[in-house]
Amino acid sequence: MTTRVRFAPSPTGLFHVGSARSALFNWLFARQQDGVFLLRIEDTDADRNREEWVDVIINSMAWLGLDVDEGPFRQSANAVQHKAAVESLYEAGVLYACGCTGDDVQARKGENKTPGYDGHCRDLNVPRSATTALRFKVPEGMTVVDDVIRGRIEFQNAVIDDFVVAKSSGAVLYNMANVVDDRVDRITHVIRGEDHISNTPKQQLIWAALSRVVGPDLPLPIYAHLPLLVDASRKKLSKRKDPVAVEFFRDQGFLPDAFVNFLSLLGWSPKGEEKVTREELISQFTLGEVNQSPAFFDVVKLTNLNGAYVRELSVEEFIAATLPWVDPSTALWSPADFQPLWPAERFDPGRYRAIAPVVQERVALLSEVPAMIDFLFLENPPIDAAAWTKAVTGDRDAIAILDAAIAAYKETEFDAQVLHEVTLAFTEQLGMKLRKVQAPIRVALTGKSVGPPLFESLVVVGRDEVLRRLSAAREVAGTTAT
RNA sequence: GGCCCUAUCGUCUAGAGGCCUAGGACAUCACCCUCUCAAGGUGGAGGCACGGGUUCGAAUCCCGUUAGGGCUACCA
Repeated sequence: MTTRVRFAPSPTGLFHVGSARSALFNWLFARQQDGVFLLRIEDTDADRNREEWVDVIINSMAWLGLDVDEGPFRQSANAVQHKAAVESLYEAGVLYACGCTGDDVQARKGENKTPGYDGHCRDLNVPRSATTALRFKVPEGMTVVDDVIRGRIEFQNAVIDDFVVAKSSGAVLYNMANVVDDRVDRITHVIRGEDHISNTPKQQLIWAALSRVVGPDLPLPIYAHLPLLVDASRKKLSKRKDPVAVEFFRDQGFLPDAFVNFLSLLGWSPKGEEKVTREELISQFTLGEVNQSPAFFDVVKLTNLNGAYVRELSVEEFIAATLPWVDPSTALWSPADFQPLWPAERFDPGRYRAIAPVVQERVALLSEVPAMIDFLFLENPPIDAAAWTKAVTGDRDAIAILDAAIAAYKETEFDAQVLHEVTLAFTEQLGMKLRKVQAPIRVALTGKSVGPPLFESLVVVGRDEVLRRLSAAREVAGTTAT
């Protein structure tokens, strides 16, 4: 039998990393089993769903490279089948009408909160009306969930209340709609978050009832409940409190492959190195090996992994990937809230191409690139006060160094290797160390104390501009020197 | 409150009774390399929540305690 799995998010907010992880594990399993990965948008709650969130889900999955074999389907499009299933179950006596309001239930329960609903209308034969909901008549006995990840979980049916399956408005609720769809879609494995464990016995009960009274008699899907992703306070990742939208990570300059690799490490681990390709992920992934304890989403580790992926890119790939940050006018998309550091017309692809290889080795996030190379595209890069103070004002040799540099760079060939040697030569004449000498030159050139290697930077900026900046700095240093 | 899940370095994890004086990765510290910054290299510190069993032997199995967490809607 073909493995068929589904990812079934509800479009009620940003697509967050917990959802992404569920989607990924489903996708990995499908790919590995040579099965079918299906996307179903669970949009039955009209009050909370928004169309724009559907787009976010689809875009985020595309970014992650989780290609869908079937769908995206809309759960709402199956409303007719949901209602038909409900009617059949009602006629078979599996469901009953209940006119209790939430307040009624609360009032009767008082301090005793177990179970949620007390079964008040269960045997009252309440006639159906516009104010009655339909509840599932939970049978006696025990329901066993066989979870691939957690083993056998037993639920006494007595603690499962007669849950509502269809609202008084007629709208069919999650547990019912979800099961009907899983049956229609012939889902074989349900892989989802741990927060659904308590829904599972209810869904198994519905499934069994449907198999019995409506047919066909389908085997229960195999369940696998993934450990939750938690925040620093060990609580379930929240869309409201935590910066967890997948789009946010894309906008920070994370690479999808790195992101996917990192996600795969949360609750699971490959045999050897943690850094693994998608292909290895697919072949190595084993659902039963997923562990059971919640995992904290550590952005620092993600960042480190991302750096490794960035460094592995070819220069061409790196340039293409950074276009949204360096040359927004030619990029296919733009990060949210992105503020360009230089006017678009001053960007020079040739210069960027020349500096890219040494920049690539120095960033962990693509968004770090602009600040590292702004001196190439700004006429007068801003001078960092602290850097100036330390390297120029605070160094009484700075003027001599700048003078020597200007004199040397006037004559020499502008080649990184040659500049290195020339600089080394006057450094020795001065009786200094290169480490010391590069500082004022760097600040004069870039305005910063850190950045790409100096000699490569000099070459890209070019002799005339280098001399102009060095002279300007020399002049300011001379007038402010004490 | 009830039901359910979980418990190895700060974090993510390896570990399925002896291979564990518990391994790796990130973070951290030191040193090396070095034109800054990164990257890289070497080394260090750092953990089986606790208590009982079972066993010749337990991080691994069982029970309990404790601590976290999830669910407890006419949401999904």
